[in-house]
Amino acid sequence: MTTDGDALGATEKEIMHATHRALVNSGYAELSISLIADELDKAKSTIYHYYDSKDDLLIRFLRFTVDRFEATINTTIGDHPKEDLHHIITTLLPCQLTEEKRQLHSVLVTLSPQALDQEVFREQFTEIDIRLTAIIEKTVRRGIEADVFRDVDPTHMAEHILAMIKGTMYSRLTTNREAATGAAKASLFSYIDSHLIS
Amino acid sequence: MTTDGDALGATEKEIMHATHRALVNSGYAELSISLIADELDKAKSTIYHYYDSKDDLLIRFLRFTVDRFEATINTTIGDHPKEDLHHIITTLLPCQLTEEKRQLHSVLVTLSPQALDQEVFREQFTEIDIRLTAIIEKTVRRGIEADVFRDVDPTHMAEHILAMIKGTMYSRLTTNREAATGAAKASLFSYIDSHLIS
DNA sequence: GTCTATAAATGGATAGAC
DNA sequence: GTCTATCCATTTATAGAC
Repeated sequence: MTTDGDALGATEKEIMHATHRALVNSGYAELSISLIADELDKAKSTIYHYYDSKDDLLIRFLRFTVDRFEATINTTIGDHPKEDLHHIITTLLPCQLTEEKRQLHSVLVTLSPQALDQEVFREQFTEIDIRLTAIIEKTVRRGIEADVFRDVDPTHMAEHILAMIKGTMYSRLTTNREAATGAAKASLFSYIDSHLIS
Repeated sequence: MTTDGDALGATEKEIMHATHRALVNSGYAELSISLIADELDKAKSTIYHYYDSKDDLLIRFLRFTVDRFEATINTTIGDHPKEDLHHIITTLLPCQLTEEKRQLHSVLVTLSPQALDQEVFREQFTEIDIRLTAIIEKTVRRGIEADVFRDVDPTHMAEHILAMIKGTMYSRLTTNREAATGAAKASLFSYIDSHLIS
């Protein structure tokens, strides 16, 4: 699940959590090794004992965060396609965003601009989308086989649902249009329902 | 259109363009006054003659960028609702993204994390969404009045279309899933078509 | 309005003791 | 594995000449 054999040691885990806090509290531009060390309550040089450089740390931190994000969605996969889709959507777009989820999603938004030109980051954001579409597509496909959904293109439908979820998550975090999230969700649910067999 | 009476002088405009280049070339974390001054080919202190601080400059730069972004979409508003929606979508999600548009969209992605906790930024991103939904909603409403679209909820449909566009724009810039953009667009077009009167 | 020079702080990163 | 101390580059911002 975690891509390779990087089971984190206790201190490494603490550094990751300290980085998370520093990033949430101060943003990407302000993020410094000193700031992380403050959150960690250890000396700066300790961090360099575990990571070659700030860049190295950040790449590993994205890995850490992506894994945590993916862990929040791996729960699904039942055999009621309609309910399964609803479950995926409400997991990513809950009515009340817990502080924990808000922070996790915020960190991804904060790191995402790095994916614009750094392939190491880009790959990990690509991975998230691949996993999410795979789950959605499988669910749709299962629904079609079970004669619950009409015979639509599962890939197109999955991309449609994912794009809407991402667009809504993003807007929710970066704008003041609270009502928009509700409207988008309602429309997404009715989109899914309209593909159910009458 | 530009919110208030801030007609930019020649040098201010040059500073904005230099900031754009510096941001595109080096990203938000690396962005410094020195870097902007290099792109500008003037001394650092010249920038402080026009802007109180780096923060001040960045807020004004977002204003500058949002205005440019909004200028790319204000062209629309015909009286063929279906074609108008297609036009909006292909403007924001062209098959071939020109380098100019890619940079403009990238700058918005780069600045968006600032909207997570800074209200000054958040307001401007909110404004973009309000403008876009207004245009889409008006088009849908016109289509319903002209008996081209079924009697759907224009607000919900507008939020749906906007969320998909944003999600797709975002993914396109931050992942390597080229095919996904095409699939999402195709699905969005067929979503619109399905709301046309048979 | 643009420049040079500089202040004061902080950045990433390393050396070496313990 | 963690610390203190330190190097050097770079940062934001200002002062003052032209």
